[in-house]
Amino acid sequence: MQDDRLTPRKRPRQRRSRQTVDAILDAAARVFSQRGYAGGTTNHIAAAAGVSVGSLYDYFPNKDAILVALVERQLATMVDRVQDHLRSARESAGSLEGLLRRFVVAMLSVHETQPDLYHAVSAEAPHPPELHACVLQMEESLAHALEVLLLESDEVALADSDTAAHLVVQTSEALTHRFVHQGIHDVTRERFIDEAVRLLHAYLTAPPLTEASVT
Amino acid sequence: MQDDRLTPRKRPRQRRSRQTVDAILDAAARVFSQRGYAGGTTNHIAAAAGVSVGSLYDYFPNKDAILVALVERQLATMVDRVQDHLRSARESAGSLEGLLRRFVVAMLSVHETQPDLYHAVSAEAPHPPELHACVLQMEESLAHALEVLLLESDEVALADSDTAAHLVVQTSEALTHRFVHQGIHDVTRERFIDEAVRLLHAYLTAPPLTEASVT
Amino acid sequence: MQDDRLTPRKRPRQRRSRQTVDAILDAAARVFSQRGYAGGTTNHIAAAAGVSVGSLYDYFPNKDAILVALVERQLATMVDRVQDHLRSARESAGSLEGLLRRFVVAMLSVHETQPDLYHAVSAEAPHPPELHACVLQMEESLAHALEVLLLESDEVALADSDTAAHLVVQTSEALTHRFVHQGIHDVTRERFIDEAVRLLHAYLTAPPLTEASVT
Amino acid sequence: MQDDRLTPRKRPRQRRSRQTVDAILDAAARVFSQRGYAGGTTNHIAAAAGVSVGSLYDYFPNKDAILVALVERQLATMVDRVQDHLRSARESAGSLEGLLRRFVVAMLSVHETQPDLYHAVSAEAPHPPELHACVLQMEESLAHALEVLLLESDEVALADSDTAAHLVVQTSEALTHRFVHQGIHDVTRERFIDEAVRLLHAYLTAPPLTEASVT
DNA sequence: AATGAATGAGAGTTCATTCAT
DNA sequence: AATGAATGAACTCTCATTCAT
Repeated sequence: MQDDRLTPRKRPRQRRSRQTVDAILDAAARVFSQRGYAGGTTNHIAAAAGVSVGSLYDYFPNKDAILVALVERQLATMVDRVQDHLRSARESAGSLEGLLRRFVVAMLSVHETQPDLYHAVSAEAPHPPELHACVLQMEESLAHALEVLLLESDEVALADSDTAAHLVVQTSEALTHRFVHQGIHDVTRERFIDEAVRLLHAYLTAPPLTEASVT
Repeated sequence: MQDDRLTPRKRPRQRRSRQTVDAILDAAARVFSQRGYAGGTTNHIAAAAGVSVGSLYDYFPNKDAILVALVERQLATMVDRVQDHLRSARESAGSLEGLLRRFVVAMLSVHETQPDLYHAVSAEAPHPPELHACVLQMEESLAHALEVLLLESDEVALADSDTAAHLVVQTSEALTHRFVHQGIHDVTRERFIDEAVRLLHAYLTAPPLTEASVT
Repeated sequence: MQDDRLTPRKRPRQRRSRQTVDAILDAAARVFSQRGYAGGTTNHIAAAAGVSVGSLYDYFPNKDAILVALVERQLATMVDRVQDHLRSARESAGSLEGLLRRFVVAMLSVHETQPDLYHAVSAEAPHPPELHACVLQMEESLAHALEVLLLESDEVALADSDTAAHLVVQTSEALTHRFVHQGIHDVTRERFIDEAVRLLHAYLTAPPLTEASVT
Repeated sequence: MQDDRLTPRKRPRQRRSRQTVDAILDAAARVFSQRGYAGGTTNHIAAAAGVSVGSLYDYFPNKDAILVALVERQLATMVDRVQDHLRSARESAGSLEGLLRRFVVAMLSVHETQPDLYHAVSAEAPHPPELHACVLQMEESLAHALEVLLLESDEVALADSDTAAHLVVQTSEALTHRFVHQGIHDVTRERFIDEAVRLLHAYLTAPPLTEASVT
């Protein structure tokens, strides 16, 4: 029971079920975007998905589970898209700056895809551990993909490429999210990209600190 | 009436009232920390504050208004504390690195003060425009205070110190928040500070980009 | 949305739903009769109807809407019953006095059916425009039905049968309502009917006024 | 306790108190007119009267008691004014029709004085027995005053002048109230007066019924 | 005599969830 | 497998009333 609280109920192996689950998640994305998480009721979602509430509860044990599944799907897509960008960047064997630019643009476009949904989720929804796990995993994936590329670049000389990759992911994630949802100062999109790239590039090519760490 | 939806009701001018308002906000901070925003009911808050629900509603027109007031107070405190740190940094006339270190540490300690409250607010609560405005103002204040110091430093040579200051605030805010609430990879606190400082320092001392911006 | 504030939610087309709606209205009639409008809570009504509050709110958007629907139903019934009386009076082709007597008796018995409900509604309940509209329509219906009969009677010679019919409806409505709920002086039911009939009969057969109208 | 529920607390014999009570009743009249009975809170009334809630409760045991006192005062005024009209009618020794016209006009103007207050009270307020008693007494007074005049008129020949006077009061009360608040059909004020007078005059001069009373 | 901050029971209403069909 | 009517716990908020000052 405790375990089932946030994982889908039926393993939708049959095609029909898969479609239903997808329809529900699509509907949930629409509904949460428009009404927010709290305002989007399970009845709204079911109606938008063209199924009955009962069916919805056949596939998901509760409202939060829908959110988790939705975020999982969303993040997986996000990772895929960003990794695609990175892969093509690798093939074109460009400079570090070019790589970072592609990365930032990819993150930006991902956030621009469904800004309201991102907002509803990040601003309003409950954040059960499952959600955090998803996010962590997403970041892990991105960080790993990025690290591989960084290690190949001869511009980068880092003691701890692992941590650096994570910080890059964190920072670009936070900055792009913020830029899409509220803007930053009076910065334009182009300017924002330039600054973000400059920031990441500087970090990755900077020498170690000179002063001792004192907390 | 529409306007009053999120602003306090009685202007608490007398000492007694001030205390009551503070008691309510303190209680709200505790309750939201422990139960989250949705789970923290107005009756919980009133009880925790040692007043009746009725009194609570004498001072705040609704639950959201409590949140807004709470965040306002919290952010104002935050700005004060960070600015204190910056001021002392300025007086000790240290290096840019030292300045940034103080800044990061200040941000970190601020987030560490009431981590659950921050989480409850950022993760669960509704984000009415008033709240965004508070956050923007907080960032504006910090960015401005920071910019002044940056302009005094001869290590920094920036075309647009304004935007740079904002990015620094954004980034440190996002990274420290994240670090406090979920950690980053397996990075220790000391290590995190070093990396954050290095990132900010590199950004502020880096040369302009070499490649043209192409979106 | 604004419009729906007082109209039923689900159109109860299926038999099951119809029954539920009727059960709720019956319960509301009972509850309002016993406890008054303010004292009759939606939970009372739901319990008395044998449904949950939730179901009640499936069919009615709020408490007032229940009242409006209840009054609508009640008045429709009232009109039907009085018109039935009038129809049979017409068929028996009696005198004007006989007609009026039937009319008064019909009005009286209608008010006697659920006196407390009438009291609760007229004394305590909010009177939204919808309610007034119902009452006006009821009176219009009765006035029209009555006018037809009056025009057939050769005892009546009125310049303005329309206005006369309305006054007759108003007067009989007011007098019977009052008689049922508080009595008039120490008049018996029989006596009351006689006097009311005499009053209406005199009015309908009286000559025009002799004096000029001076306000 | 039971007894005190609706009667004023302090017997306000001193001038100061009298003034306060009057101020409260005046305020209550204004507040109920504008906000209705339910919407007019005791705090509103106290504020409008320029006293504190506490003082208000020094003079009245509860909200209903304010209403009762208000209605008492209003009805007493009403009776006075109508009786004044009747007295002057008597002195001018006019016809029955003239008398009735004065009576109807008096009733009309009384209702026109504070229509919203009348509406708030009759449509929204709880009607405790005390209120009914007030109304009954008012009607009794009017009926008695009227009866005296009717007995003096040689146009009237009634078996039971007492009952007739009551019916006249009832009818004119009901019709004028209704006319002021919702209008009747599309009848003008002048026309309404004429018809009401004609109705009352016809009733008072009509012969007894010809048919036996059969219920 | 007067104040007005404080009280708290209780109202209307919502919506995640169930289960008879 | 699917339905959707029904559930009811739990929420926010009001306002008549009290009582320490």
